[in-house]
Amino acid sequence: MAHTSSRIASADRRQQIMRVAMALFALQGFEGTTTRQIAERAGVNEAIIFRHFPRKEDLYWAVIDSKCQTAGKREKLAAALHSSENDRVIFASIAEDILRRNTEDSTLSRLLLFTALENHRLSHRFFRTYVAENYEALAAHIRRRIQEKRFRRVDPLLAARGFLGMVIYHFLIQELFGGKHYQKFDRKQVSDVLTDIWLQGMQARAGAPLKPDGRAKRR
Amino acid sequence: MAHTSSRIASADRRQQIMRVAMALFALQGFEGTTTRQIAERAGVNEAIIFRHFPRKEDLYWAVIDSKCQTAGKREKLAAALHSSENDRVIFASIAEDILRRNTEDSTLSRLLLFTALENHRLSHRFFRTYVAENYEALAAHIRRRIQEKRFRRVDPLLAARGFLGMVIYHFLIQELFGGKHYQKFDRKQVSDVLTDIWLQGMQARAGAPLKPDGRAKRR
DNA sequence: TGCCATAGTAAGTAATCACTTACTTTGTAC
DNA sequence: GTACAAAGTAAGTGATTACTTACTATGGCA
Repeated sequence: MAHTSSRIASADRRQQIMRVAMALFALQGFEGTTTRQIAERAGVNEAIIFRHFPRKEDLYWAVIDSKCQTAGKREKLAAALHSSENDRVIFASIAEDILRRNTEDSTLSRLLLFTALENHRLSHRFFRTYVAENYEALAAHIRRRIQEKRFRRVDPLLAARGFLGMVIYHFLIQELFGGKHYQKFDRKQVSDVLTDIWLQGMQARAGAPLKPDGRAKRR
Repeated sequence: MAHTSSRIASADRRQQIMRVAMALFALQGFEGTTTRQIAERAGVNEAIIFRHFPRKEDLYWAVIDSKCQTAGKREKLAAALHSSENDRVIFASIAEDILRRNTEDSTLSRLLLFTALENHRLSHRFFRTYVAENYEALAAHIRRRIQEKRFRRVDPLLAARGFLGMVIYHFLIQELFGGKHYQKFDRKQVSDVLTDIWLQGMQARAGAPLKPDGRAKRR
């Protein structure tokens, strides 16, 4: 039905359209989603969408922008990193948090991936907000541990990427590629095991041989 | 120009269309690619496409199928695993191989991701061919090392996923999310560092505490 | 209560989509 | 050389797309 909606304030309608659009874009991508579909699911006439957003693409970027601005996430990670717990607890909780948040709602991940694949020009900002910032905070923590000579001397950014890679790749395989249809994993066990591997791998040990410098070149 | 092509054998034309379609699907996804675009770039009339593939979707699955059948990859990994080199060399070369092959031609990765995102129903087969088989071979090697008591007792599949996750996530960030625009990495250094971390993390050590069993539940 | 800015709608538009039909050209076997 | 199966083309089809236009309904304020 096209008129299940009553007259509501402009800002509210705008937000509602964005919510609906976000869900659809995340599920089907930009090209795969039609404005009619968005209108139907929002319960408004298609023309209303174009009153708020002149072109379909404007709606898309508005959705991306709003996702970029809802921070919330980085602070949680930063808080975990500055707690007094030991590294095992800290890293395992970060891993578990990533897994939990993404399995509960994969909208953000899907939107991020679709944007990266479909649109080459503006996905960078999205990437910087959601990926770069996140693992720069992690890299700072790792850098501190290296200075304390508790971690080995490796590029902190690469090490952070390695940790997040183990966790996020697992989520991708399970949730996006359908890995969960073949094998189920306990979230806590996954977090613990991956953290154990990475943490022991990062540990500075007397006998551990390592090339003089494992850092990457910056430009 | 619509008639730059001369008359060629049916099978050859079919293959040519598939090559062109593959490149476009990988770049723009299924929804983002039009049959007209494919025809133009193949230099043939649009109707020819439908002579070979009744529906656009048939062409898509033909492309996916052909990618699935060009094996080549798994054997290379298996060969590396059965060489007489030590683990450091083996794993680093696997990592480097993954990074090299994907940065040189990201078609397969993009196709894989697009399929996983756009199409829920048949990406599983694609996934099994290109992801599952690959890391099951790796898991078998890890399982052997665990039996030799050289690796810690963790779920081999999860450990394999951890290793591939570190490497593949790095590629995703660099190549798909535009990470390379901010920072360049040396491929060999990346492979060595990530391998070092993972390998030391997997090493069975006398003093290393570990929960009695880190395995996941199967169903 | 009546005004009026604006939220909302019906019914379009041209363009583009996947796909078809009716027809022409071409290599090859005899 | 000609017959003919198959490769190729031009010009469509109706459906769907993003987007517009001309109009009506409604809530808040004087």
